[in-house]
Amino acid sequence: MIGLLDCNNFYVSCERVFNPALNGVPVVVLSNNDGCVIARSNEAKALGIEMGVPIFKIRALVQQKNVRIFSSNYTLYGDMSARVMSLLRTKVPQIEVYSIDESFLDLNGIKNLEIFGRQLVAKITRCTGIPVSLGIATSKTLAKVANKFAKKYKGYHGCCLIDSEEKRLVALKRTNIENVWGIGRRLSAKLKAEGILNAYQFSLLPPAKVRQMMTVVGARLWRELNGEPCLFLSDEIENKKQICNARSFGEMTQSLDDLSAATALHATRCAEKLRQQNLCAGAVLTFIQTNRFREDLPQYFNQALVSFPTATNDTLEIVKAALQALRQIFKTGYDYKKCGVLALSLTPEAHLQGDLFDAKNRLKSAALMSCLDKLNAQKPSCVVSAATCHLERTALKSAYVSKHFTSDWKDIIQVKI
DNA sequence: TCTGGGGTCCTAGGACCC
DNA sequence: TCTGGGGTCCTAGGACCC
Repeated sequence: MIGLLDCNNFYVSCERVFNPALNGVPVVVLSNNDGCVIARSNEAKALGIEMGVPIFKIRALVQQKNVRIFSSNYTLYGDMSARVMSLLRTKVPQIEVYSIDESFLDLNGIKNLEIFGRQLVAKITRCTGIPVSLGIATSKTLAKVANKFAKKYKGYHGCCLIDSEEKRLVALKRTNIENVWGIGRRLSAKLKAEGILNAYQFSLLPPAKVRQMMTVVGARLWRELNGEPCLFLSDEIENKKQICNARSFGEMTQSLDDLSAATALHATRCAEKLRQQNLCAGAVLTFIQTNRFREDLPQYFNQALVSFPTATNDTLEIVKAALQALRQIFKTGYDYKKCGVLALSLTPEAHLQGDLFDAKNRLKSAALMSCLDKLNAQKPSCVVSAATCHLERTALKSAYVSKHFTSDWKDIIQVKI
């Protein structure tokens, strides 16, 4: 059997752990730049606040109902996530960390799953302060279905088990097609047009029809919903295929200097991520774009790719290439809102293919980068490429951020006796 | 005035190989 | 009058996820 454990309203729950005054009141967490709502407490959901809604559209409601607002604090959420996951590892034979707030669990060989599941849920909540829900079934997709019921109905005490044909059919009948994992906006519209409104109706479609409408992905989903596992657990951390760093700007800008500074910073972050994961990039891509919501302004999007003769994770090389790509696509006269850098054609450091005519001293570069990383680990961004200065205008908005309760000595809560 | 960021997988079509 | 077959690799674009 496969379990899916996820954290309820995860980002909001993280904020609540260190600020109990937030319990029982509506709370939302905003995306980068304080743009959209990306997490909501149950009280906020009850007020009708939708996922992804821009905060400016619900200002009146926020005022009127005294909704508490937070900028996202990924340092805190990442740390809380690690606590949940490490606790899980001590309780089940194998887990696959699927996202910051959920993991698939291998529950094979565990007896009395319902009791085990409830105890696991209670344990995690008690030890981390984060409420969680667990769905258990024979396939990942059915475990996802079960998880929704675990969340929805109090009677399950956080754990819902689909372990019989009868339960499977009831669950599918009560699951709207758009809530099935793997069926997004487009596919649910397509299916609804064919009269398929819930997961049960979908599971009765002829396989050939599903294959034709939704390719092999849909065919796999269909088998999973019918109880046949097709997606398996993998505990290996697979090497990334691309690494991206991108942000919208606090304010729009027309200046190449602003874009260069922001691009250099994104390139720096990409290089740091590459080194953390022992990867090298064969190419970098820089993209720039105007504000797509401002239809009154001229729009422009472009991207350019620069390839390296020898794959690299050297910050200076990557910054240089990203800026070179930027100069290829930059046009004057546009109000830019966002830019980003992608590291592509990634290969493990250990399997590097050298270039016969490579002029760069790779050993020296590696030593320099290792030194840079050590210094920056002590004090973030204390040594950076000079290209990253001049960042004021493109800086992120983050007006409601909580403290780094778990990762900064000065923010640790003091208990007074 | 104000609208996120970081990923994956699959397919179709073109270029190229022998 | 007539113009192969079988394959790989790459990329752009679309769909999805959290």
